[in-house]
Amino acid sequence: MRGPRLQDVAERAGVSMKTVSNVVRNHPHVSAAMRERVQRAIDELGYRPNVVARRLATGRTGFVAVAFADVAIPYFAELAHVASRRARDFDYRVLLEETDDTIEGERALIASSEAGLVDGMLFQPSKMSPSEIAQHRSQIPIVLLGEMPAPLTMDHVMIDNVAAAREITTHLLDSGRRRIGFVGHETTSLSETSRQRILGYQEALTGAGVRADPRMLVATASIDAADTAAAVRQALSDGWDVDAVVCRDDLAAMGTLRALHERGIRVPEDVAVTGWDDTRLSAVTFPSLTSVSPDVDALFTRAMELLLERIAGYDGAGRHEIAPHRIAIRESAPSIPAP
Amino acid sequence: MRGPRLQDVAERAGVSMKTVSNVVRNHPHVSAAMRERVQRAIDELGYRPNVVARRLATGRTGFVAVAFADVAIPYFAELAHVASRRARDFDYRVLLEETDDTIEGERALIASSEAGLVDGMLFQPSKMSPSEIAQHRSQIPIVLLGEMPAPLTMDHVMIDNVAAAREITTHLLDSGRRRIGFVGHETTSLSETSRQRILGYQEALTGAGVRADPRMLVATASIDAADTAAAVRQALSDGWDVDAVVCRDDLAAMGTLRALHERGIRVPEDVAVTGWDDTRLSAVTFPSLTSVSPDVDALFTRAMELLLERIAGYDGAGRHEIAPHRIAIRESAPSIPAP
DNA sequence: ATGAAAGCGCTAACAG
DNA sequence: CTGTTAGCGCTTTCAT
Repeated sequence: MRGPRLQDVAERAGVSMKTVSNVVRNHPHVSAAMRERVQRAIDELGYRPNVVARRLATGRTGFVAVAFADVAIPYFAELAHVASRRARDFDYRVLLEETDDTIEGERALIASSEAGLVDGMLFQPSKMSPSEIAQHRSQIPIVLLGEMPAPLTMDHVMIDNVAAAREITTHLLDSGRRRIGFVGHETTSLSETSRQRILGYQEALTGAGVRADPRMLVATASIDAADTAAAVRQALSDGWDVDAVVCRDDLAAMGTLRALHERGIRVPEDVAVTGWDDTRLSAVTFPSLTSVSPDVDALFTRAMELLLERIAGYDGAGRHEIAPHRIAIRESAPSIPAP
Repeated sequence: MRGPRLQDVAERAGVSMKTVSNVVRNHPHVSAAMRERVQRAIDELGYRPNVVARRLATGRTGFVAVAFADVAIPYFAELAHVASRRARDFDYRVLLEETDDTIEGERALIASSEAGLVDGMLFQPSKMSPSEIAQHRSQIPIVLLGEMPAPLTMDHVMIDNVAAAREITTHLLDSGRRRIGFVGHETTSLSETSRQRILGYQEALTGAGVRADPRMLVATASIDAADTAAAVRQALSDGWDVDAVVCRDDLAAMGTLRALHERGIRVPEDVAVTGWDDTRLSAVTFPSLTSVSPDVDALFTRAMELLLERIAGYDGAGRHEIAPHRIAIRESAPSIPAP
């Protein structure tokens, strides 16, 4: 059952293990003849290098963990997809970790009782406080992703949420909307993500001379389209009167679209709606969603670069970087002024 | 930088490595006093067992690969989520692998030049033929998932697609629909998945005395809601006249909903629509989607059981098993007869 | 350019 | 119940 080992190949080719090892790893200083001879032995035996043994010998795992709440949330699924693909460019592979969006899950992740599984970790926390994260001095380097405030000591990559919220709200203002609502933040204990987005939303309104009214905000019981639909439904019954809605994320936008459809409110004619994350979904809703589009590729790539520097030994202060974003304009909030 | 080793703990506690190892792995035959003493040394040193070394020594990786086309496809994202969670019950962890839905990707996966990374693999192919899969006698046990015909020599778990398609089509017939279309299969080279679903669809129609008309089928350029919307739009322009549509998957259903909405065709009043996979999406579209709901949990669990038997040495013929499914009834195709 | 031997950190016989 | 020792398969000085 067990496959051939380096030793077996060496014997067959009549050389030492070292030479075979050199061939396997494409070491430059091997004569063509030797390489040819060894390669034949490898092929004949169907030899596969044992990664685990290699890891133990080198101390390098070739894996990075990418950790977040739940891969079934569209944004994270897309992040996971990008990460798996792009990591190859760095000669790394990705090990996905889910925290189930609980503080216990996040703590277990950070405290992980196993060593040597990954060389480093990209972690998007949603529950742990920055100070708690900073205290847990983990065995491996970590780069933080997302909107949670990050400890100064750690690297962190995110998009500028306040600016993005300002831009997408301004986009609505530019198209003539004035009664602009915000939907999708938490009913209890506002998340940092929601806080930043509401902040940018408010800045845009104020900047345009529109009064930001707390009654324009609709919180939801959970980050879930169904709950959002219920909350919006209720708000409409309560006389919530808007001509545009900035949603915290694409899922909230889907829920909002749903509630508006049910009432026969037309999007975008009566109410414009915007999403956030520009997930694949946003192109296929009816109408398709104007959405904040983070450059996930750039975000991941930069985070990976920072992580590799840490892995290589960099030990300076935390770098806090901003990844680019744009506003993807679609039907739910077009650029043309409202009729 | 390197953490403490088993040896370090042993010295500190004044015992042998073996004893420490026993404590770490909760070996039953250790006296409470000894355990206590060793545990203190572990805590003081902050010792973490090195998984890689353990793997090399035991030959067991504790990982299974779960491989499919693309984790950003909702069904696969949900499968990945279930797999990550449930694998823990088997003391296993999951390594996700994407094939990018290409035959090259699938071949690279099967031929993987590395050994020792995982103990086995759950693989949902979409391109490789069963005979090619069967020939590639991989180093590790593989259990196949999904609708592709599986080689007799290999284990395979799927839901009964023909039966499910029959049931959901019958559901439409029962609610009084007669002009039932099918949307979402490939324009060129029909996939096995589509083939089975169309087969069940046809069986149900024929069984109800309704003639299955090839013109009722609308193929799409790719498994993508936008392409589906375009195809349905075109079909409607060409006079496609239906009162219900069975879609190949939830994404196709979303695209179909979109095209129908654009035409002002009401769902379900004018046309009922069904999806497939019962992804989280199906609850949040407008209207929400009646959809074939595979029991992903049971599917994964059974596949995992079969895989573990193979890993443990079982070497018999392929087991071909069926996982349960049900029809999740929602607004897009309710049970009440059409008005 | 190639060979010999000493680890990498842990487990598993086998003793005691 | 605990200690000793020989691997697991590969990399890596250090010679040659």
